[in-house]
Order: sequence, then structure tokens, then C-alpha cells
Amino acid sequence: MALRGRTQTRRPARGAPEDTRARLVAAAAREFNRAGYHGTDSNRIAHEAGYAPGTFYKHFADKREIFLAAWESWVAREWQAVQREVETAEDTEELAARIVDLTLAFHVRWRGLRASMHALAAADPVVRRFHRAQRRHQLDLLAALRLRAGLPAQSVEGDAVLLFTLERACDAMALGETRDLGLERASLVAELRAQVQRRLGTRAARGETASASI
Amino acid sequence: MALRGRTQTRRPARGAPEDTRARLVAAAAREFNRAGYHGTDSNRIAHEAGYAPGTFYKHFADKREIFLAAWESWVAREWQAVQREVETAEDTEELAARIVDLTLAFHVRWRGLRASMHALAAADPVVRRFHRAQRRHQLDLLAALRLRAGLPAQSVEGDAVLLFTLERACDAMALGETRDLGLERASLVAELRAQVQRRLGTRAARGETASASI
Amino acid sequence: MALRGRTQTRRPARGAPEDTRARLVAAAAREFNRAGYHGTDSNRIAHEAGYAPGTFYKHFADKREIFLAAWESWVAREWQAVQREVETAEDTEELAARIVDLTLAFHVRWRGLRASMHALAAADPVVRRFHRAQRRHQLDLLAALRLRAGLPAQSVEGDAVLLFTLERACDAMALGETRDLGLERASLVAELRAQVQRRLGTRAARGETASASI
Amino acid sequence: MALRGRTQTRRPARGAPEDTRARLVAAAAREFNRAGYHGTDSNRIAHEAGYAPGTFYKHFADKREIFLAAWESWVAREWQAVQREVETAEDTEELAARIVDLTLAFHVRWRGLRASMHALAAADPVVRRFHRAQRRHQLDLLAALRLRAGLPAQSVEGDAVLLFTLERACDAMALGETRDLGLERASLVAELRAQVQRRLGTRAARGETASASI
DNA sequence: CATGAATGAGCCTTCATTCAT
DNA sequence: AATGAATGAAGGCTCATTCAT
Repeated sequence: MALRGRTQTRRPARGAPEDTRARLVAAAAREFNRAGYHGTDSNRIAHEAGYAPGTFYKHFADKREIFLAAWESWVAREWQAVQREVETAEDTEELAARIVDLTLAFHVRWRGLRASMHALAAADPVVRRFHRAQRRHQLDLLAALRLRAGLPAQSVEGDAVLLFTLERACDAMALGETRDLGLERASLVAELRAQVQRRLGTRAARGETASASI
Repeated sequence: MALRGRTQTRRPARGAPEDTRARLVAAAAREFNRAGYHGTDSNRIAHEAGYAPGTFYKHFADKREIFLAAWESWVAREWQAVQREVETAEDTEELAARIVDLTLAFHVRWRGLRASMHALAAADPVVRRFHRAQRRHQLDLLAALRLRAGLPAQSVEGDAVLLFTLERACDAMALGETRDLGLERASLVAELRAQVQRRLGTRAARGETASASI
Repeated sequence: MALRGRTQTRRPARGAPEDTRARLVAAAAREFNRAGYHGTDSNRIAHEAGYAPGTFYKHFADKREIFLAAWESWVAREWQAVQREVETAEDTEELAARIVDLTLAFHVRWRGLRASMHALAAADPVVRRFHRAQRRHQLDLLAALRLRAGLPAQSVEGDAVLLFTLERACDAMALGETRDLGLERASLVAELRAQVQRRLGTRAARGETASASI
Repeated sequence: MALRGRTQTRRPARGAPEDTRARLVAAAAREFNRAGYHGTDSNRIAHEAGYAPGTFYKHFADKREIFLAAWESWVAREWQAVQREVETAEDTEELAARIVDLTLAFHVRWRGLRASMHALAAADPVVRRFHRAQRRHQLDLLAALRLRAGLPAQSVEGDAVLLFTLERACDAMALGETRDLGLERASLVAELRAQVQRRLGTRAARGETASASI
């Protein structure tokens, strides 16, 4: 998945600014995902996209700006695709399975970028604000999902905790943490599916959510 | 250029090597926690500890080494204190409450260091190995906890997922993420307590864990 | 990155080359005067004139060339206007007053460009040669002025020193130097007028110039 | 006088910080004087002083700071030497001669630095403030000079104009401007001496200053 | 053991200039 | 004639690390 070595796209010569910007953002997403925010530099991103250093700064004020652009354009975009695909599920069981599987695939793909985002959001207020806006959106999507499926509304806090669980567990699998701990991937996935399904409010699960949900 | 506004601990001059090392580690933990791994530098850490830059490198091979030492000496130490305090709980309910409360307090205290650890573990294999060893230990502690309480053994994967939930949710609260999302802290804590209690196997909860646990 | 807060003249599109050149020169004069030679850049000058960067280099070989053009077209042009207006004075007193007043106004208007010219002339031989040619012209004008007024010829060196005095004092007033020093503007102007008048050869002053002039 | 070629002082190895700073300031004064503020860079200054780039920023926050330090340490210091030497003159004639001669020598020596200071003071408020403080001092010195010599006090504005004359004329001579204009150096110097002497208030001159001075 | 001046590779960023359209 | 995306050398500055004392 990760592109190894000096990938350096062919010189695109003269192109529309949006294309150049898109190429830079794509290269940045790759680079940040591969080596982390502090593991690359703007010159390298430009070079990987097939441009000279100066071109970078024609499109972005600084490194942070392209990082946020990369997050938005690529990560958020793919995450929305995940959400969309999820909606076509037939029943709650399939829905839960898809949510877990796609989330996991997504976290595997963007594990490096995600790790950088966490550290930056902790240290930089601007990044933090940006990050929070996206999160809010995710919570809303989960609520909308339940609504469309005709399932009962539940507490936001419970939803949030479920998202945290999913997020952290998928990160752990994506980063090889669970493998290092000798955990069975299938079991983990099964557990996550069960939790998601319960939260989505299947009849079977609904009986006990009274005490568990908030 | 001039080092303004720094706390700079008293000059200890010539002391036992372990003391010097301990002071450096303490300063490093503070600094990394405050500003992140890439937000401070080795000279500043040395200065904060009351030493010159050279002293730093007499005790640590590089910046990464002191980061790991800080993690181990401070974070792990405090984490163990948390675990110990947890064991004195009278019943499962109190046990669950304590686990959540202490974990939260712990994550609040070390939020900066934790964020750095995540990003570094994702980017650096050496840090990763180190980090995994500590995690393994935590899982074992949870199992031991249940054993001492005379509670039934459960799947490691389920335990792991619970730890992930707790970890991520506490991080979110510690970093202000939940506040930004407009979530009720009390509700979040209640939800976490419920999940922990259920997992620990209270009689009341045991009935449903059959389907939920793996 | 984005060009904010710029004045950007209307787009002239395709026009007579001389007009384009003149617009560029005018913008350059404004810019250099506002921010100094090293305080603007060729792209900005082009943009201010309503053109693209490439257009700039169709009309000027480099940044220095447009600087000299700006000096010549605008500064020299205005200076000649000053000289012309001076010639209509009725008597020596009025002549002196006009010389001082107009010179001062001129220095106020072009203070930024003048400062840049000084620094560049000191560092760059090409600029220096250009600058000297203009100065020679000024000395000649002063001599001609006296000739037309039927006043006695005097040493060039004395004239030069008077010009230096006038120049430096007007620069100091233009740049706010004299205000910062707490000097009275009216007194300064009076002193300058007196010196100019004496040099121009009024009867009253002629008596002492024997020792003072060279 | 100017040191040509890569002068690069021998590596001073380990020295007192003040010595390092002094070497850097000396190299900066040389460099700025030789090539102008924008004609050198901090790396080169460091190299010329015998140090690596990083050393520069251990002693100065930025390029501007070392420029001001160079001005203060070298230019102001020498200027004070001029003032001191001036005071030992026997009579007014000798005093005037010394003032002119030493000022000229001083301007010749620091012509490059002086030109840079002018341009920077015009463009940069911080430099401007710094520069004005020094000027004020000069005016005071001139007044003090007259006081000690038992000469009558005169208007500050008149003093200021004299200083401007002296300054600009000496700059012109130092930069070769007067030579390029075909002016006689001896005549220029004589004129300046005469003006200074008159201003200092010799008996012969005092008669006419009534109308000339303010 | 501790110092702290010094290092220097390298990152971020700018801007005068070019050239294909 | 004009465009404007692209260039890339170079300058400002940082910081992990070293070493002579």
C-alpha cells in the first residue's frame, strides 16, 4: 500500500492550478502517511508531486496548511465514501459488519496520517479546531444512520463512546498493536461488530440497553 | 537566543549520577507533556533540569532515549499506582468506578506525553516495540485483577477492546475533545463505568455478557 | 501566498508597448518609494501595474533596470519641474525660498526612493554611474540659474556643498529625522533659505562670501 | 582598508562568549561595510568570523540585530574617538580643521555601513529608532563642544544643518561622488572648514552670524 | 561528573527570473 | 504583447549532538 522509494511523479509541466494543488495534496497525504508530519518536509512533498520547492508555496502558506488540506481532501473524502457504502446494508447485522470492516480498512490505509493528526491536534490549537469540526460531523452521521434505518435514537454520549471504541481498536489493528499483543484479529472484529450491532438497536440487544445506554 | 521565561530548576552541580538522571527524566516528562516531542528540545530539557546540554548526552544517547525513559519512569510508574489503588475496591461497582476515575485522572495528567507517544510509536519501530511491551503488561494486569476478585476469566480480545475504549474515551476527555463536541462528561463517565462493570462480570451483568463477550 | 490588500490597477490588456512600460515604471516608482528596493519584488510591481510577472521581463532586463528607469522617469522629471518653477522667481529672496520649499516637497514625496538610491549607489557600480550623471546635471542647472539671474559665478565646490546641505537637510525633514530630534521645522527652513540666498549672491551677503566661498 | 577575498579568521575554538560576539560583530561590520546589508548573509558573516552558522544565532536573534550591534560597537565607538580627539584642539581654526578631517576619514572608512544604515532607517522603524537615538547624542556633543570652548550658544537647528552639511559632503567624498563630479577635494574641505569655523563662533565670523544664524 | 561553546546538516521559505502557451 | 505557472538557487534560522576543558 505504501509507495516505497522516490516515487517522484513525472514533471507535469504546465497545468491548471487546481491540478497542481491536487497533485501536491496527494503527494502530501502519501508522505505524511508514510513518514509522519515531522518525517517529511515541504521540499520533498513538492519533489514527490513532481514540482520544485517554490511551487509548494504558491499553493500553501506553510506545511501545516497542506497537512490540513491533505486530511480534508483525502481522509475526509474516503471516510464519507465509507459512510455512503454503509447505508446500503440490508439489515442491522450486515450494517454493523460493514461499519467495522470499512472502518478498519480505512484506518489501515491512513494509519500514518491519523497518528500525525492526533499528535498535532494535541499540540496545535489550529489543527485542533479543524479536527473537532470533522469529528462533530461523524457523530451526526451516526445519528442520521440510525434515523434512516428507523432505529431508536440513543444518547450522544453512548454513540461517542462507541465511535471511540471503534476508532481506537481499528487504529490498534492498523498499527499492528493487536498483533504484537497476540490478539486474534477475527475475535476483535467479532467483538466490535457485536458492540456496533447492539448500539444500533437490534431487537435482541434492545432489552439490555436500558441499563447500558445512557 | 536568550532563554527567557524558563523554569530552570536550581543548579544541582555535582551529584549522584542517578539523581542527575532522575532530574533530567522528570524535566523531560514535564516538557514532552507540555509541548510534545517536537515542541521542545534537548537543550531546553537539560536547562529545565538545571544542567548544561552536554550533561544530557552523558546520560542519554539521544532525544528518543530520554523520551522512552520519561514514559517508563513517570507514566508507567503512575499507571501502576492507579492499578494498585484499584485493587482496594470493596465491590465490583466501586472497582469499576475507581478504574474509570483513576484512568481519567491519569490521562488528563499525561495527555501531552500520550499524544506524542502515539505519533512516535506509529513512525518509529524502536518506540513501537517499547510501547507494546508496556501494553502487554496492562492486559495482564486486567486479567490478574479479575482473578483476585474471584471473577470469571474472559477473552483477551474483549479485555483489549475494553481497554481501548477506556483509553480513547479518557484521551478524548483529557484533550477537551468531548467538551468541544458538546458531550456531557458525567454521562460519558457513567457509560464507561457501566461497560467496565459489565466486563468485570457482576452478577447482574453476567446474564447478558454471554452474547456480548467473546 | 494569496495576494491580499494590493492596489492592483485595472487590467490594461493589450496596449501600446510604451504605455505598458510607463505603467510598470509608475508602479515601480510607487512601490520602491513605499517599501524600498528590497522591500518589494518584481511580481508585485507587475501586479500593481495590472500585469503578469512575465510582462515585467518583456520590458526590463531585471529589477535594477526598472529601478533606474523609475528614478529617471519620475524623480528626474519632477526635479526638472522644480528647477523650471524656480526660474520664475522675481528676486533672490523669493528664488531662495522657492528652491528650498520645492526641494523639500520633492524630498518628502520621494523619500523612500531616494533612500534606496543611496544604498544601491553605494553597493552597485552600475547604479552609481547612473546616479552621478544625474548629479552633474544638477550642478550645471544651479550654475545656469545664477547666470540667468545675472548673478556672479562662484566656485563649483561651494555650489556642491550647498546642494549637499539642501539635500541632506530636506531628507532629514522628509524622513522625520528632524522631528525626532525635536528641531523646529520653520527654523530649519529659515536657515536653509538664508544659506541659499547668501550663495546666490545678494548684495548683503556678498561682503562676507569673500572668506566663506572658495 | 577593506579586507579582500575570503578572510575567514582562524577557528577560535573555544572562547569566552564576549570574544565570540565581538568577533562576529567585527566580521559583520566588515561585511556590511563591504557589500551592504543585503549584500551579505548571516552564514557568511559567521564564516568570516571563523564560526559555523549556528553560532551566529547563539549571539544574535537575527541579521538586523547584529547590524545594529555593528553600528553601535564600531561606528559609534569610532565616532566617539573622533569627538574626543577634536577636543584637544588649541584654537577654533584647528578645531574646525580636525572636525572636518576626522569626520571625513571616518566617513571614508564606514561608507558602506553608513549607506546601509540610511536605507534601513528609512524602511525599518526599529532601525530608525535606534538611529535617531545616536543622532540626538551627536547634536548634544556639538553643543557641549562649544560650551567647553567658551563659545556662545547657538540655535540647535543651525547646528543640525551644519552636521547635515558635514555628513552629506563627507559621504559624497567618501563614496567618490565628488571625484566623479570633477570637484576639487581640497576646495571642498576648505569650504567645510570655513563653515564649521564660522559656526563655532570665531570673533571674525561672529559679526555676520547675526543674520545667518537662527 | 559536568560544562557550554560550537557545530553543521538541513528545514522552511522567498523571489528574481524563465518559457511554453 | 501578454500570460502565469513553474523554477531553483539561496538565504534565514533551528536544534540534536559533540568535545575540549
